[in-house]
Amino acid sequence: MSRRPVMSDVAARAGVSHQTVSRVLNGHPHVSPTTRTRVLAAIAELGYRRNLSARVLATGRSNVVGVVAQNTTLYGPSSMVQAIGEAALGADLSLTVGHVAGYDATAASRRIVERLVQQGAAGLVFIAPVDAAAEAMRLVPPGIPIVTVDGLPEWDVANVSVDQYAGGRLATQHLLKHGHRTVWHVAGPEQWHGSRARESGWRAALAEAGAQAPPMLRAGWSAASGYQCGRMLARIPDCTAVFAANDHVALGVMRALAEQGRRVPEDVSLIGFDDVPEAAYFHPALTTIRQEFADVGRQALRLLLDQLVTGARTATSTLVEPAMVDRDTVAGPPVRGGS
Amino acid sequence: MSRRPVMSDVAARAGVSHQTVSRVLNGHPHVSPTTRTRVLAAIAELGYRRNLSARVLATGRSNVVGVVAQNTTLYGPSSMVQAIGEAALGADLSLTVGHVAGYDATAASRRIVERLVQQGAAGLVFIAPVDAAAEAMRLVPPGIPIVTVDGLPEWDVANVSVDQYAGGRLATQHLLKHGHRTVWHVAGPEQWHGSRARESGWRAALAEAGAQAPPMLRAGWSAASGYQCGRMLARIPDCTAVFAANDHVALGVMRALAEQGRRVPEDVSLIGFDDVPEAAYFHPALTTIRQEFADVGRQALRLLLDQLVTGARTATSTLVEPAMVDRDTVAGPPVRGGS
DNA sequence: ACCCCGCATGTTTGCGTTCACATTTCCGCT
DNA sequence: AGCGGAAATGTGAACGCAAACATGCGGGGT
Repeated sequence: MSRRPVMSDVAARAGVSHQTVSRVLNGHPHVSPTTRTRVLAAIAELGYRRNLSARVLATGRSNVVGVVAQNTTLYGPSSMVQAIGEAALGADLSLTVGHVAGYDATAASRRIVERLVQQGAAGLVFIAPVDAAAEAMRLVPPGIPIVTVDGLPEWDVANVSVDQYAGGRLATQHLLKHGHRTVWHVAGPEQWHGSRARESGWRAALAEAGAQAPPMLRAGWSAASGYQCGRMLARIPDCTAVFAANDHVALGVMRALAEQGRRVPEDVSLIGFDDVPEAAYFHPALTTIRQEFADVGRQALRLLLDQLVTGARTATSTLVEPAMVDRDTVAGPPVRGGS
Repeated sequence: MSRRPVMSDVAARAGVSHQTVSRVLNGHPHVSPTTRTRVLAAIAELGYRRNLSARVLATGRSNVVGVVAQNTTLYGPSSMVQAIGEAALGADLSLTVGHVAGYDATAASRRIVERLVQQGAAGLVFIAPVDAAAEAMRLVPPGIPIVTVDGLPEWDVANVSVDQYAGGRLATQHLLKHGHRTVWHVAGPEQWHGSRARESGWRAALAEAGAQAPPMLRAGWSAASGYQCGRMLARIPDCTAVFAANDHVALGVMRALAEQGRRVPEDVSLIGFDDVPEAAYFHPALTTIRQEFADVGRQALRLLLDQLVTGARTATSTLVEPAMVDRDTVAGPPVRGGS
């Protein structure tokens, strides 16, 4: 027999009914120890594994949670997925992750959601840092709980985000505190909520301090785009403090600055965002705003779990506070007067 | 009616039998255009989605491929998963990714494999850069095709890897070619096949050139561990050329060297591995060995697809060639003589 | 005019599991 | 000894779908 063994095969081998096998598998009470061991032995001998599809079909529920992730090559998303995964393992849920390929986000996320729903996912986590995610979310039938990460409040679903507005504010204030007249900002992609929030935080801190906001530069998340912006900034003598969209952008900026002979932090102070593991080893070590991605992942799963037990969608939200990590790229402004 | 609609609901609404609905859904021939549109309309009105579990149960096959990934916060693994995901989308397969949490790899990967098998995955891709993966692989029933990425030849399954031996050799030769007497190596974790292969490549190139192999330093994959090793190297005047396990390690080494006043590349030449996107923006821009991770992902899926159609496991393997990316961290050895 | 074939559709069955219910077994008590 | 009841086990149906088979219908060839 080459066919995969099924429950009745195990039952026959153990000399019991298939239902008893099911009971053993599901840890039901009222199974005598001797039968249990006999069944377990039969399972082991046959190499039996239960067919999850049949189980889901019969019970109508599954303990699979789906994760829809945007761009998992980025440090943030991938850390969060990892954290969600670990948390899920602890809660005896299993995770299936749908990776949205970069090139056609909308179509891809539709397909992935479609798939996850068809597979009978008990709940869905959307890593939803861009607007496109909202549309995919609408495809989810109302019965299925949803949690977004980095979603927008107006979406009216449970959400957990890092308070990136606070982060932007923190970064800007830190620079201001060192005596800079104002702070320049190299922003991330405008479709991302995170970069918009960081930008608002920057503007708010500037306004609070009565500082004029210089024109904003737009980068992506990459060092390459940061480099481009950095070349602009390097030509502007007034620019003594820069808040970069993230650490990699900051790296690009630093590089461009160095090429033009502008030293960090003596001539220009610089602050990043994320605190990627290697940021401490940039040259000089990057001052940055740390996001606790793992925390976010855990919270997201907790929120989902809450909904799973109550059975209804809720819209409670959680904010995770970022923290400043002070290293070597921030100093006071250069003293004017030399030629 | 709050219950999710099923096929017969659609059938009733469209005034046909459930089987006709099934035929429309599966694109079977012999359905008249008018019925087709009627069925499609009913599906849309009801918001019907088919139950994948039932489908899998009925057909006995699924077009889900499982991916078991080790540590997806690393750049390499996450790029490969991403590439596999894109390729799968193109082949009308859907992907479910099991993320093995770092802390207990063996137990976690067991559970994940178990899960994937129970879910009826048609095939499995193991991102298997460490030995622990082999054990999890053994849990997979023989009927299910397997492809490993960065696996070992002796595992006797289909595999695709970057030729990291060649990469290590390339890196070392490049340094030697610039006139360095020998090349030091800061290796990656010894459990990883990749770091062992890079090490062998390094030794081979040294041996071919008749150069003595200096003692090897052991790091992890992180900048932090590279930094530790770099502090050692910085004290060794003889050390003029370093081949680092990967780009982040190289970054750490660079940092340590700089702190001790040893310039790259004037005093010490340095070469990394991977070519992470930001490597070009390190200071100075890092010379490195590029791995085409996306290629690896695509090849892996192709190998799996081959097995899926033939229905039998094969053990064909593929190597993808790394390439050197020459930037600014390699130069000739410093001229001796000055005090 | 007949037959046959192919298209369009319906009917039945089974996939492997769990659930609700039915049945048997066993033990302790009077 | 006999009875009650809980513990242990078995039986049948249902989950939603697709495959195999069955049916009805119309049209072209002879």
